[in-house]
Amino acid sequence: MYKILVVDDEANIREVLKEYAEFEGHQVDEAGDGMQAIELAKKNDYDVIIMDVMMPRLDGYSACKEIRKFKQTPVLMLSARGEEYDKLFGFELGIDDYVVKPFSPKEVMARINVIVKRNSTAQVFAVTPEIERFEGLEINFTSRDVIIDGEKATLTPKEYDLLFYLVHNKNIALTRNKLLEEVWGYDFFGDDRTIDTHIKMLRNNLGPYRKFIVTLRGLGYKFEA
Amino acid sequence: MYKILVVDDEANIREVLKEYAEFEGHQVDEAGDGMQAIELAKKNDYDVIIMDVMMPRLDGYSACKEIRKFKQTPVLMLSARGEEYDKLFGFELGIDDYVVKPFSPKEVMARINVIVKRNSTAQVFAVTPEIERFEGLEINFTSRDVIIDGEKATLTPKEYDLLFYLVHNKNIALTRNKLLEEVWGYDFFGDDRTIDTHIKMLRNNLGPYRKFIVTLRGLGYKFEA
DNA sequence: TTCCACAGTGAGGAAATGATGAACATTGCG
DNA sequence: CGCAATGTTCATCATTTCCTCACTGTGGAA
Repeated sequence: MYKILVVDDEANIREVLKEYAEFEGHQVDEAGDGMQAIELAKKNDYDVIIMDVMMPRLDGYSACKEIRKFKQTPVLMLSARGEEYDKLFGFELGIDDYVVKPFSPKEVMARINVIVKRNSTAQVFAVTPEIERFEGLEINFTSRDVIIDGEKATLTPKEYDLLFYLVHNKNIALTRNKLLEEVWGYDFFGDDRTIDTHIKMLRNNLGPYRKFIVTLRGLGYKFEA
Repeated sequence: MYKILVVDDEANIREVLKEYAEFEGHQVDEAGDGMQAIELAKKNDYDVIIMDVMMPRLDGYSACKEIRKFKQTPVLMLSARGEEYDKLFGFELGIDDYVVKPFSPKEVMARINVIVKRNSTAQVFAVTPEIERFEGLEINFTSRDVIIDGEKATLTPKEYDLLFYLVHNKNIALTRNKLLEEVWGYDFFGDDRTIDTHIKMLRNNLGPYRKFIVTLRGLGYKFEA
């Protein structure tokens, strides 16, 4: 039996997870936002915290960071696909795993078992490279900065997400569908052309390094370095 | 291509889903109630089952439970709004996701993709590029590059597709019909000569390695290495 | 050698595709 | 509420790519 803290602003989701967890014999507390989560994490010792990224008052990342200041409770993040893609790799926050919505509670429970077991023994994390450089183009996944010839570029969130996804998959041909699914999310039912527009803006913002973004006619795009 | 079982007592709904799924290249079986669904699920291996909750003879929940006794096929539930809301969360039944009526087929398909992928393989992070080499001809299926004696070749989409298909089936005799069907698509009703033209252009682009594309008189072509 | 069915080739018009700018919608914030 | 920033859709345009077709080349059977 684990003691679990479920943090999400949607009562539905909390409810689903709670039911399933209790069905498996665990004990569950709930919190509706990051602040409450911190309160509870301070008072009680949980075996694991399941936390949504998007929440009012205080988001999941910040809450996680805060909690880490006083406890090492393992955290499983829930996130919508395409949601600040890069931060999901922010293991420096101490996130132990994450699940992309829509998830099956079954999957969440399976992962929790892995996390808790792992936590009781030694922690081994796979290190993801935090900075990538291509000539005068520097991309910092951790700080979410893009630096062009020494100058920090200002990209919109979608532009960041798109660029980060392209770079994470550099030298891989990516179809429009793949991009939509991974960057926009499985639940985006919009126009293909949206990608083109964002590619356009991204290219404009990359100045001389627009050359890295290659159009694959009849297919999609590729970051070629 | 997925093998899908659609279970609903309304023929309309089955039809809509079937059409859409087949349009996307999947193969669909139908069942009108829970009993039939169990029969079919026993006989065949589906990648996913789409099942309505409310059905005569045997409802969706019960059918799902029954199927789970012998197979782990992922299940997507369809339910009317407000229909035994709580039971939808009976994930102990092994329901992987659900969609509330009225739904868009597009959405259902999107979710199916998520479910099947989630269920099949664990996520791969580092992709090892898939490369084939024949003397000075290098074909990278991942980056979609063709390199001839160290120089990158520029092929049109159809040329890539054709080459990739030939190489994937190297040393296999391919009839014109087979090529049309696989590279152009089953719904292409054009001239045979079209292939010849593309083979011609492909050969021109392959320089010295045009020799790998062998004409089989009276039959078709072959990539011989 | 002749024949002819089948393959190779070049060119022009049709169709598909991506880039782009602007309109429109949505979101977040003071 | 209204504004500014961001994201999405849409129409247009230039370009690439595709397909058809008429013609030429060719291998092998009789």
